[in-house]
Amino acid sequence: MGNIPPVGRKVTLSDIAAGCDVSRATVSLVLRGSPLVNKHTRARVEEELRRQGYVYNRAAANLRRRTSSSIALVLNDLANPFFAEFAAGVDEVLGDTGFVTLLGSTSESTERELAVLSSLMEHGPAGIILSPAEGSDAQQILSAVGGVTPLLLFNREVSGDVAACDHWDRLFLDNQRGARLATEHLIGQGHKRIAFYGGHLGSSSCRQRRAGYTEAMKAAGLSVEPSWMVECIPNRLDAVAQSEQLFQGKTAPTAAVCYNDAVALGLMLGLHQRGLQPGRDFALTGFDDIAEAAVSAPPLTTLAVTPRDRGRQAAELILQRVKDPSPPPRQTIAPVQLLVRASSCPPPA
Amino acid sequence: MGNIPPVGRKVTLSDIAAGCDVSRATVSLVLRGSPLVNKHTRARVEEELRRQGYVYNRAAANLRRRTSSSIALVLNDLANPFFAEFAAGVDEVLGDTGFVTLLGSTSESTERELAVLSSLMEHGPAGIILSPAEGSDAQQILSAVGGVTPLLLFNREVSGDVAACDHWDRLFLDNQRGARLATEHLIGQGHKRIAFYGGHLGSSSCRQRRAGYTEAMKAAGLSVEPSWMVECIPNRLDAVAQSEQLFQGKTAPTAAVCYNDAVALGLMLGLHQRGLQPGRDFALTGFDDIAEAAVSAPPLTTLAVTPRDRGRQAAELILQRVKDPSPPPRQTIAPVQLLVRASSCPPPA
DNA sequence: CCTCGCCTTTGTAACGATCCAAATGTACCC
DNA sequence: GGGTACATTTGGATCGTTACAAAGGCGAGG
Repeated sequence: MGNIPPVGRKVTLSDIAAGCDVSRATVSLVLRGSPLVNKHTRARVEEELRRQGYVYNRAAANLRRRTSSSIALVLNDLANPFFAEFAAGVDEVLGDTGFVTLLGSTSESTERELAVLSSLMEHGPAGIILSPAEGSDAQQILSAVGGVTPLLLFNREVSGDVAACDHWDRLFLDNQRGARLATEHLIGQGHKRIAFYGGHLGSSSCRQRRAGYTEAMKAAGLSVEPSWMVECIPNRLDAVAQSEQLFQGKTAPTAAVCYNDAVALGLMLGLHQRGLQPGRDFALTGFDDIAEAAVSAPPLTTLAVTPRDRGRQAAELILQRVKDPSPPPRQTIAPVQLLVRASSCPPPA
Repeated sequence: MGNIPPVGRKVTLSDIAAGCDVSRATVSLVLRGSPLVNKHTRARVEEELRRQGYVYNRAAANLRRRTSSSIALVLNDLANPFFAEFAAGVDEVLGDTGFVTLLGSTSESTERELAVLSSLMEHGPAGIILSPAEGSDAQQILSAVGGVTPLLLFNREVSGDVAACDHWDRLFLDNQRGARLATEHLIGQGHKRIAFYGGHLGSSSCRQRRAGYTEAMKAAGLSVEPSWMVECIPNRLDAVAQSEQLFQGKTAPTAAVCYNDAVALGLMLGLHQRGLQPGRDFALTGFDDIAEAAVSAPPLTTLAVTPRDRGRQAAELILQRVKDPSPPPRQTIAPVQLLVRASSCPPPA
């Protein structure tokens, strides 16, 4: 059973063909499990494949067949647990389908996004899943990816000409409904002065969540003070820093719907610094249900978005589109679920 | 300026050549910025490239040149923020170098790891960065990746025949020193009965951290009760569940060095349930410095491992190896830094 | 006018797989 | 024995790019 040592040059189809005295075409048929080849021949070829340690060259096959076996996954912030979970979900499904994931991380820079997209395009992905950086422009993205490769927009809308990108599929969270549910829940707890805290107006998800909040407030006949709408960078640090602003107006809020969990956890710290105990003196809700939300003090009422499931869904959507590009583009809104925990207490008496 | 509409078929070198009446070879030279081509010709070709919206086909080029422009990144748990940060660091460097990241996530399953590795190998990566699943076998991994492609082992050792894989590069955290530092710090605070809590003996990082702990205890002449060495799945949930075990022995510990931050945060909850307040009645330390560690209640003393820097470093190491495979394999031990916070209080008086 | 060198350009054969039409058996029936 | 059907195998062209050797044009120098 002389094993061929793993030396420099790679083993190709021709080596196998030569090794067991058949044509390259036959070996190729064996590789693809064609029923055409004789049982006995197949066995001989398979033995030779093992013996020489053959590795299929998918790039060569893709070139010849004009196919692709990769999907590009471009994320604005891979380090964010939400997107990490999302990526894990995407990769899970793609892996099972024989596709490989081409990863690209843009660190929220539109410039880098374009660079990453063009670089990935050169590898000819069958499709692209893109969670755009803040401020991404539809026209520019289109010119980077070309009109041919299917693209699924995740999580955020892009700015600019709608016509430029109206053939892209979309997968968004139900931001508006989520924020409305959170707001309604706080109203149900008896709050009347409710703020919307954090996030960037530059991002579509923030605008949508604000819209849900406004909708609920309006429906309940509650008014909103300007000082209750505070923007901040959606991370814990800036959320602490900006929390003062909530209390600058004439009347202080008794509760806040926060842009996301990170912001909510930051606000908790800010409240502590003011001598307020979140979940007793002040109610708040988050968005995302990150791992930490369940175990913070107090545990955070928030909206579960199940990013891993979203990743799986995104992969399935793009695969469908790759399989059949003809149906009209589809926009999918994924539901979110309100998880009530101790942070959303009733107002102090 | 008639723009060619973005129709089905992809634009190739030949289309450009035909479009401006030069040979394919010339276009190829232009693409690669060769100084051979005449300035005037170059301009004409470049104009045509733009006009037709040409996209370089790197797969075809790689096939011809027998090169590769991708690096495989295979992680045992992408959803873990530690690895997500790591991946972001890897991708950052690779992106800057013109390489593309092929992602593979194994969900801590050795079976899936082998499947993912073989699938990625078919795309002919120039190198592989592997953070193995628990229980991975060197021999099996070797047979999946072949002896040719450079591999960098990250974070964990693999079991089995050392000779099988002694030509792999390695990048590990200084687990032993980290745990020793944490233990010494607790000893310095006055603790004598210190436990080592959590982790799986199946993983080499856990064994190394235990070794550091044991080393420090021995050096200080402190003895260790068997009931102070508790295993658990390294997540918050199981850490809560197993925390009872710490107090089953004759003498209860007053402090614990935890396998990692997740475990430490779980133990905090377990302590609360026993009526003990962590950071006052019981001291503990973590490992990793996840975002949450700085803001837990109390803030967690832990070891910073800067996963993003590790990712960058891993990318650089594998790129070096790809560039020149000849130097002998190298093992790199990345330093960790003790961050003292409120959780590591002195023992109660 | 021929030769030489220089600057550009180009035809052709690869890279490793697949497709396709055509060629080889070989079994069976009339 | 010839013809037909069926099962199996195969050469050669091809995917989009690059390497290489060789060719073309052109000015200078002898």
